[in-house]
Parts: sequence; C-alpha cells; structure tokens
Amino acid sequence: MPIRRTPDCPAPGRPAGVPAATVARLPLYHRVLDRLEQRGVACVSSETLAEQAGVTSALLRKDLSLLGPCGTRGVGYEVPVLIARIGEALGLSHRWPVVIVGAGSLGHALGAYRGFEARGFDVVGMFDTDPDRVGSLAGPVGQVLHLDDLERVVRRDSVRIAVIATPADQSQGVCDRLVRAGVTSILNFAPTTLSAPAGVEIRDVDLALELHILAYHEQHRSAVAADETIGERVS
Amino acid sequence: MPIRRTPDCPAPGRPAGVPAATVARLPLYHRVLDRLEQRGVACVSSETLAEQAGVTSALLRKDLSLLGPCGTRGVGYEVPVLIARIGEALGLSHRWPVVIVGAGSLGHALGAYRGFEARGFDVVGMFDTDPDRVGSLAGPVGQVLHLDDLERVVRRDSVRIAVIATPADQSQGVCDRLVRAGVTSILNFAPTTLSAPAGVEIRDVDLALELHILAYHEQHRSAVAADETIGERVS
DNA sequence: TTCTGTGAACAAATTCACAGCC
DNA sequence: GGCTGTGAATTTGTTCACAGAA
Repeated sequence: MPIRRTPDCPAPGRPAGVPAATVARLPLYHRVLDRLEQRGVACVSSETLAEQAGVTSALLRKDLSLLGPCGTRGVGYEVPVLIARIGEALGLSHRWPVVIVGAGSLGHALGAYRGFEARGFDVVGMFDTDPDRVGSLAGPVGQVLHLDDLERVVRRDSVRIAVIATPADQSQGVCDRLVRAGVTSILNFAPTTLSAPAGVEIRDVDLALELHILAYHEQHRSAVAADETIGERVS
Repeated sequence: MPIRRTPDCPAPGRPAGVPAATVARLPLYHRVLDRLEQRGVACVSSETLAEQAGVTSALLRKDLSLLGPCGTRGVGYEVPVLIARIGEALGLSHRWPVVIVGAGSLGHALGAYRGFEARGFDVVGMFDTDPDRVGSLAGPVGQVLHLDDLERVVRRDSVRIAVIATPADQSQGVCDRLVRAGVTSILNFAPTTLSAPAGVEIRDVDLALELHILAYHEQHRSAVAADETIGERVS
C-alpha cells in the first residue's frame, strides 16, 4: 500500500487529546465568538454559543473543556478569554502566509476573498502557467506570478500553507512542487485525490461533490414524498 | 430550543440504512469511477478504487454493499455498473437546476465552474441586489438577475438546490427567501450558521475555516518540531 | 485462488445526566 | 439556582478477519 493520506485528521502530534472532530469545530466557535465580541457581548452561556454555532451545548462544553477549563460555573464563558484561548490553540497568535496556485476564476475569487485576510491569512502570491494570466492583476495579491517563481516565494516567506485551485490534471504536479518547496498543509479545490508524503496535511473541498450530497437528500426526499402522496414506493 | 439544523446529515428519510458518512463518500467514488471509465478501465478491485479515493478497501466495500451487492467475488467491480448504481442512489438519473445568490467574485467563480455542469447541475440563475452587478454578464448563466426575480425563477424551474455566496450579513435573509420559494437544500459559502426549518438541508463551506484547521496542524507541528530540536515544551 | 460481502470487534464521537463550583 | 466540567452510556463509524461466490 502506497502513501495514504489522512482521511480526516490523524496528524502526527495533536495536543495529545484534542480529537479531529473537535479541531474542525474550534474555528467555528472562534468565528461565532468574534461576532459576539463585535456586538459587545461580554459573557455567553454554552447554550447560547452552541445554538449560534449549530451544535449541542453538551458537545460545545466537551470541546472547550479539552482546552482546559475556560468557563465559570453558574455563569458562562467570558467572550474575550475564550477567543484568546481558542486563538492560541488554532495558532492565531501570528499571521500565516499563504500561496494560491491557479489563477482561474476560483483562484481569483479566493485571492480577493477578504475573509482570509480578516481571519489571519495573508495571500503572498498567486501563480499560474498560462501566459495570458501571468502578469495580470489579482486584487490585493498584486500580479499573478509564473509558477516558476513558486519555490522562490515559498522560501522567501516560509510559506507552509497553500491553496490549489488548478484544473484536476495539474493538481498532483503542483502538489509535488509545493511539498518539495516546503509546504506542509494544502487546501485542495481540484476534484482529485492528491497523494503526498505522510505528515503533509491535505484538506479537500470539492464543490460539485457538496452538491451531490445535497442531491442525494433531494432524491430521497422525492421518493419519500411520492410514497406519501401516491402511496407507492418510488425507485 | 429553536430550529436546529442537522449537524451533518440526519435527513428525514434515507434509504433506511445508508449512514451519513457513506452518503458523503458516494460522490467521491462516483468521481473516481468517472475518471476510470474515461481511461477505458472496465473493471476495478476494491483495493484499487479505494486507493484512488483515499479510503481503505474495507470501508469502500462496506459502503458499496449498502447499495446492494454490486461486485463479483474473485473479480472486482464493473465500472459502468457501479457508476450507474451510485448515480442512481445520488439522483444523477436527471439533472438538477441550481440557483446562485450573490454575484461577487465567488458567485461568479461558481457560476463559471464547469464542474457543476459536468456533474449534473445546471445553474439556471444568478442573483444579486447591487445595481452595478445586476444585468452584467455571468458566463454560461447569462445575465445576473435582480434578487426580486428569485422566486419567479425558482418556481419556473422547480429549483430545489441553491448556493448562497453573499456576504455574511445577508445570508440569513436570502436563506429565508429561498426556503419560502421552495428550495430545500442549500450550499452556504457565507461564514454564518444559518437557521432554517427542519427538513431543509444545509451544507456549510467556510473557506477561512478550512485554513484555520490547517493552521492548527501547522501550529502543533511547530510545537512538536521545537520539542524535538530545543528539547523544551512550547505553548 | 482471488476478491467481494459481512458479522463481529473495535474505535471515535456524541449525548446523557449529574457532581461540583459560583 | 444556574451553568460548567466530566464520567458513563450510547450511538455512529471503521477495521478486522473470514465465509462464500466466481
């Protein structure tokens, strides 16, 4: 069996006790807390916070307790304290430089997305091989660079996190180059399963795949509805 | 407790026995199989297919067996048969009309994304309220329409699946309108937790959140590395 | 013999329910 | 009294290991 990617998270060294499922929810809590703080909320109960994050209060409490006790019994959680605590766990004490490979419409949209900047990520370079794209302006990122400059920029800014927004047939090659240059975390928008050495963390976001999951539910909903109205099993 | 969204999938009526985790992987298998078929592969073993999908062969076999026996012992799976079987489960026997709300750069990128069309989804309308955007061209979709036309288009084409690509502060309002118009599945790119009546399926894709998860691992990787080199606990 | 299909064992994640502190 | 923190129970998901069909 060759290189096997982690299906979700089994990274080689999490704070010995924070499960992958919790790690995936911490940023969500952080986002909700940010918004609460902006609204001037100083203290929040697990019930309220959980509701705004779309999880149960018991789960939220269990998740947070893994970071060490951070609430006050009988009272709730202090918003700024919790933001700091989660931010620390997530590595938000400093900003992360990020490169985007692929300057198609998705790459451009990601480069222009203010949410990255707002949440601690600086897009320090956007790359492509298409001569029509290289040199064109890409919003806050500046000019699109040629892929040949990738290694230089990754090393210059010690980039560890990269986004792949290329067509499927180029993603594996780009992945290999990124890894060779020193990138150890990749957010992959190409509809392919990448292989990378153990220790490289890959997260896949397949947009069509998400719609398929919704379609599954619609499909089955129709069957159920037909059941109810026609009284006959469909499919 | 008010309206609670399904955390991942508990939809009101899955083929009595296909767990949410499996449903989320079926589109992945389908994607891999499509590519195999394009390369002219007629038959594939669970080992090979699993490897290309990034899962274990045992899991793949278990997932597929839930659709009813679909392989041949001692041989493997016939690619076209499996594509048909999964496609049926996913509701790919027909195409799904989809609307996109929000014609910012992300909305445009999604509208231009060929992957949707290629995998059974037709973007039948893209909507915004910004007068500068309404009427502008949006690639294959045609003109960006005003949000006021949303209900008309949703009803005209019996749209059940929608994509929200608006700023966070408008997403809940848009969600409400979509639901009222008859949409029952939403892919939400706005960094908010939407609330919707039970039975409405929502999937969230928060781009910054994905990077946060990667940052967590990088953060901890550094700590481990520092541990090893400096011999002292960090954080 | 090979490779699927599957019960049984195991592991992970979530919920329950309540002890403990404010 | 109210709300956090947490063990125990439960549910869900994955892996193991092998029976059984081609």
